Amino acid sequence: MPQKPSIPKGTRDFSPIEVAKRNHIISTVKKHFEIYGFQPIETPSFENSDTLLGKYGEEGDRLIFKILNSGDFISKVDDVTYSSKNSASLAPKITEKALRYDLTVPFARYVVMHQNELDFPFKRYQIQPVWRADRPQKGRFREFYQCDADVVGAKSLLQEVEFVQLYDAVFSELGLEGCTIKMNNRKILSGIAEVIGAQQLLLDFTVALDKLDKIGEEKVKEEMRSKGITTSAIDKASPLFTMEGDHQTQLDQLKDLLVNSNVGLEGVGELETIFGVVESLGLQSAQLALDVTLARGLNYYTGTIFEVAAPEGVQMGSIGGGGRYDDLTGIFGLKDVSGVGISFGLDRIYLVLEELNLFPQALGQSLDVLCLNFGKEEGKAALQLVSKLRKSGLRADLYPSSAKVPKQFKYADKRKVPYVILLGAKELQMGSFVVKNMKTGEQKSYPLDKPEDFTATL
RNA sequence: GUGGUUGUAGCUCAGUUGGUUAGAGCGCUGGAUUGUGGUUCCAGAGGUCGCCGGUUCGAACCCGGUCUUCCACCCCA
Repeated sequence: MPQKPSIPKGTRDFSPIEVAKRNHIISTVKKHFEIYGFQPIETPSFENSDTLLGKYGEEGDRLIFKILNSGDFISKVDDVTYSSKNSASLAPKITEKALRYDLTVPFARYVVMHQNELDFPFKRYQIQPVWRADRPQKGRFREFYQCDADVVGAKSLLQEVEFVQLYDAVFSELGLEGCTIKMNNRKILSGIAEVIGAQQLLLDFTVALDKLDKIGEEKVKEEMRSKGITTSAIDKASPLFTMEGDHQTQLDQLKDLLVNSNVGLEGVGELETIFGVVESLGLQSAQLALDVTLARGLNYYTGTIFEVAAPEGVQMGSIGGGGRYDDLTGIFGLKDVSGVGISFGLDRIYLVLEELNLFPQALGQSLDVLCLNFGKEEGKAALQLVSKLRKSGLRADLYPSSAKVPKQFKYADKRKVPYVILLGAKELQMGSFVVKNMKTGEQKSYPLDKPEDFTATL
């Protein structure tokens, strides 16, 4: 009985047009990564489990795909562990490898392993798939691509400025205008937690705060209370809930709020610097905004936090994010290496461009010329002509068999070929070929030995 | 991981309180058209009704399980 074919949950096949569209995004991102001086690296799709586990928090560990050991792995497990039927204690004994969950942690591992060969500051980019055992939703897959650019070994805030410009450059070129690059600083969040006396609950505090625009002030306060944050602490933090105005107005408010927190004021100062420089340089199409409720990826970010929101009116989570982490390589034994990086969410950008109809029309066009096939002799001459066209750089093809002409034309139509060449007995005898413009229907004849007369018209 | 939702032709979807042979549009193949595509006309092919089991004289329809889709949480690109 034939097996019904299927692919795993949360994975996708990409057809030619989809690959063309994805490549359009990837090549744009890549181009700007390189213009900004980043170098590409690649790392294995799977890492040793202990490289990944514990780096993304409890929730993250659950979402890491683990790879079963090879060989007779189960007989090597001791009886006590085996009979306990406890996944948490059994898993480490039967899975030593895991699929990478993001590109940042493997990059940190890479930097530590190759520290002696790298020239710091090291700017790398990496475009590879990552895997998460998540439950799929719109724009959320179990296999998806991340496009990351990070700098390690440079503390200057000018790096942050460059990343803002990089985001702006990429989204502008993709035609995705009106993106909002939201920025915050982890030090501000720490400072607030300090000022309101909730340092111990920083994580709970920020996770709740992050939901403000989604669930509203009351629900956020409710969640904070349920996590054990006192009502008076929440009251002290209340200016955050209603913070409005341009970034300078907000920064001034934050200065008042954080007057007794050195770390908090440091964060405010950093943002002030970054906003100032970005403003003096200007942006093409994106907007830069301060968002004190932004708290993503708290597990390793220590300074700036970035997140990019799609233009207003598009129903989509963030299409990019990033931030600064002062001690990412520390877990692998390399201290005092500051890093900052950003990520583009390829799959989500794709969905947004699709929704806004921003993919260039030409992407669906995979051939420039199709030469029809009129028979054995004509076919040979046609292939000769096609070879010449290919050498001149055109995407040219010969219909492989001398099928009926309407059928060949239909094929050309479906492939969206702009020019069809007719080279039949008549033309062969006259030493010429006919080019039909499929859009206008116009036909023109050229000498067979001078195909450049045709290519010159393109 | 929790709660819900979806699945019928290649695609988008109809399908009556459970009743004989499951339909449409688009697409596909052939023909009108043996050197001209897109428009039109004619004909045709294509279905284990996601899968497994149960209830029933009888299931696309009811029930259970499972897989898948999408959604809300959790979290996140």
